[in-house]
Amino acid sequence: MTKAIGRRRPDTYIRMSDAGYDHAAVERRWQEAWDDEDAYRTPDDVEDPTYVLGMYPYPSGKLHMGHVRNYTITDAYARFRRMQGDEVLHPMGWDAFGLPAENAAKERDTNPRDWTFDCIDTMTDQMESMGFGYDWDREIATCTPEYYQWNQWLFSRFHEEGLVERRDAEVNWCEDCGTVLADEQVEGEDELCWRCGMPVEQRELEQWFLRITEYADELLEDIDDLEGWPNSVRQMQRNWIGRQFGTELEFQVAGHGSVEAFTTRVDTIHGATFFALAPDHPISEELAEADDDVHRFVEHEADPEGDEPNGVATDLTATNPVTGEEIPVYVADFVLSDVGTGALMAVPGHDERDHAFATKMDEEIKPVIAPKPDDWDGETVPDAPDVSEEAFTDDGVLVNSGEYSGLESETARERLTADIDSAAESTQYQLRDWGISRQRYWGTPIPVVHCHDDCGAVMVPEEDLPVELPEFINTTGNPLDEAEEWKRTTCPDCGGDATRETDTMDTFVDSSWYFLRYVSPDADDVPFDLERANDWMPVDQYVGGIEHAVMHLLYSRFFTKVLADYEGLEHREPFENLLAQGMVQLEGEKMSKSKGNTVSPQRIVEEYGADTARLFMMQAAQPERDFDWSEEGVRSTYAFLSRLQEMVDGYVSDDPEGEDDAIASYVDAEIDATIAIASGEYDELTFNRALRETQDLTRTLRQYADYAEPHAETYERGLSAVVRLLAPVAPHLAEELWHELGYDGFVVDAEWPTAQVDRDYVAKRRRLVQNTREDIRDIVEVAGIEDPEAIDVVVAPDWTYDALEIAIESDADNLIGELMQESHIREQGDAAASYGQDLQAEREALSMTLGPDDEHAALESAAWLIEREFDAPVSVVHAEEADDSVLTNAEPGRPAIEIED
RNA sequence: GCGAGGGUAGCCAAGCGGCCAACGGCGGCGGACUCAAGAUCCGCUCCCGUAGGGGUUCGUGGGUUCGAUUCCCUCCCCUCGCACCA
Repeated sequence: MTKAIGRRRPDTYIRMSDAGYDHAAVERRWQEAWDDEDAYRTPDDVEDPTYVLGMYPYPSGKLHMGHVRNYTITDAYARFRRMQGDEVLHPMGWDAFGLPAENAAKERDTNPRDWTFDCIDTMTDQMESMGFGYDWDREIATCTPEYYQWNQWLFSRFHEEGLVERRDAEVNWCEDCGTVLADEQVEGEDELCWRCGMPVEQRELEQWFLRITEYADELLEDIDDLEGWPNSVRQMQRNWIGRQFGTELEFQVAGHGSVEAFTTRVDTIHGATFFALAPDHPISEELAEADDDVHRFVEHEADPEGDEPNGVATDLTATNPVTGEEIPVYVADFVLSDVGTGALMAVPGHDERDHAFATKMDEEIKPVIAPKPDDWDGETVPDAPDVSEEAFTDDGVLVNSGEYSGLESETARERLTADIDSAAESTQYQLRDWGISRQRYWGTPIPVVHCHDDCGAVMVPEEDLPVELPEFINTTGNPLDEAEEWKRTTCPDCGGDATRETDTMDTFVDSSWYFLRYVSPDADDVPFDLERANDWMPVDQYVGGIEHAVMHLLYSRFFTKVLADYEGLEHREPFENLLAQGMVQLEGEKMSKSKGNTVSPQRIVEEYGADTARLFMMQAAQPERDFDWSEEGVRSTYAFLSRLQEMVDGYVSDDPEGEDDAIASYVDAEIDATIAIASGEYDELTFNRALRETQDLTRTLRQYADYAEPHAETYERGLSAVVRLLAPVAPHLAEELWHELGYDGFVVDAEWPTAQVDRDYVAKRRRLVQNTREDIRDIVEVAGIEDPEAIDVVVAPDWTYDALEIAIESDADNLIGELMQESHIREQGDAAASYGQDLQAEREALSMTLGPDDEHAALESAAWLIEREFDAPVSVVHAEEADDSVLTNAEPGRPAIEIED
């Protein structure tokens, strides 16, 4: 099969098979051909295409293996759906705003725009060299005014609907650089600026917020319906939103009026023995001015990060609204100002953290909830538990709680919330409003001007959009602050002097709706064509990294819901099915530049070709699992493709003239089997299994051609099936071979092969053949047969199949009696009785096999495999042609075997 | 601590009530081809067995079932996410 390509040199050999096929030429040829024909264009008038999308990349300048995996998955799936006859939308674009471009521009003394577009150019080339079939006419780059004007427009619309707010927020501030830093740019425990190394401080700045909390309930509740999403992601979003039902109520603090506290356990209120305030609670700050101890604690000792609960006593007392008791007030660092109300009633008997603090401060620990007794009558007040060593935190029955004693926790909560004047049911969320202000240049300018008179912050009117970025200025702080001319403007309301807002938007704004822009990327009067979006959305299959489980995916869901409420979008969820793809690792470790253990896709493409890289990745593991990159695996994948090429070459150059015999029918059945299985696996995105089947079929075809002169039609059917089954993953070589096999048009447009058989039938047939072969091997081995002369395979008699069927369907106690009612079974005498006993013994475990004729046919067509292996003639016979003595071992699914030596 | 997902033969890894001594790959062993090597192909790879048999296995210990790798509970370990969350 192999052809010598190399010349023999004096003292080296060229490894023949390693020469492989000319992947570079093949890939270039088909990339050009696709390009010439606009093969991946999705016209605007298609109806409800299958929308397949990979998370668009940040244009860092180089495609890495993670990208390659991500986009190979979407590309393979898109191609598969297309070959199945779907219209497909498979676009690509660039998450082109962001800090790295700004930093790169500063370092290289260029500007972010040029740098970004350079990166986009190289990455586009790399994507094309991977053979990804994108509709490049729909390409978007978020850093163009054509795109970001719609961020601004959406911001205004959100504002009109009351979903934008401007308020103070704490940010990381580096005085030296004069800028705000993202959390990840603050380094180490000392909180130093990543750039200048100076300490970072917290500063209150006016920031713009999108009120995502307005949608908290819907975002949470709709997670239940996202059945096409991985559980892990759904759970992470639930946690992130963090909804809690509880009670808000007031404690009177002497001299400070009423203080609001939130609790989920108002049933424990009789056990509240102290009250605690966050160090940055307004009362704490007030106290700190007068009380040295509090001052010292708030400024120096409080350590919210530490494990140990610390606090300081105050002179104040709070009044328990139920008992009227005066309890001491502490300022404590385990109370967080952004959780609940920043103030809490502490119940050490029933909360672990309160317990620890009470023990430390020697405060009273009082049991007010007892575990519900197993035999509880619903009235009697149980004995109070001992909570001196450990808090009892479960729900139970109230004790030591006056008139509420004897109630269950749940009931008590409802009653107390109703009875206490200042109390009301309250729902708390962990989700905060989304602060989108970034003190950066390379982002969407927030379309607001600040009036020098009294108009305040005023939206830039729609007709004045976009607010375009001015030229980049290389400076330490925010370049927009230095863009004096750009900043100077007039107030849209009063016409007076005004200054532009210099904050830009978080780039997650860009990515929260980009999937809608692909629908109509050139629309210049709307962000997206509504009618088409309603038809084309949602994204049918979204693929990307797990790192976006919360932020990007939550923000996109939020935007989609807002657009549904105010812009007529008829979908409330953007992504129907989500696949979080696994990592590409090297020796069990994540590839990373800093560790220096990366594998360059470009090198792999040069050495082995894009098809090899893609095929290796897709067959190595299920898409959601991590897997190890292996050069060994890549080489063997490449060898596989080379061999396939040789097989097709061989077939085309000399037409085989074999018979349509039993072997051909075996091969034919295997072709059907492979198609049936691989199609199902492609549908489930388990490419690894689909490809394993496809490679198995390729091997079967080779074995066939090695063993016999193949029947041309069968062999060709096999090759053309393999080529098409491989086409989604190895598109270039598939085009090449498709063409070589004599088909017109692209394989991307070819019809997916079809098979008549179902998977269950296939599985039964394969199992029969495999079991039979194994049995023969066992016998030969155990009996020590050196050199078999002849092998007989005898299918069980027809009546055994009938008996099996009766046994499966029967629910009679006495199966043998039931069997014997059939005269043709009864006639078998002892044999029937004996088989009947076997059936009776395994009654519950029986399952239907193929029928006797199907079994015969399956074995006959597989006989060549046995002949080839044992080098002995094999005859497959029906029971009636065999001697009775041979038949004793024959059962449905298990033929009798007779070996002559 | 809470939540999610896992723990399967030397390694990686499928299976998720009977077809399971358990798919597939790697590694190892033997064979075919070759002058040879590589590549390719065919077997074997828990233990015992001279006709397809038997025994012990799927983190641990229990349970449900005629029957469990598969279902339920306990505990141990791993990975990920959240977390002094009131």
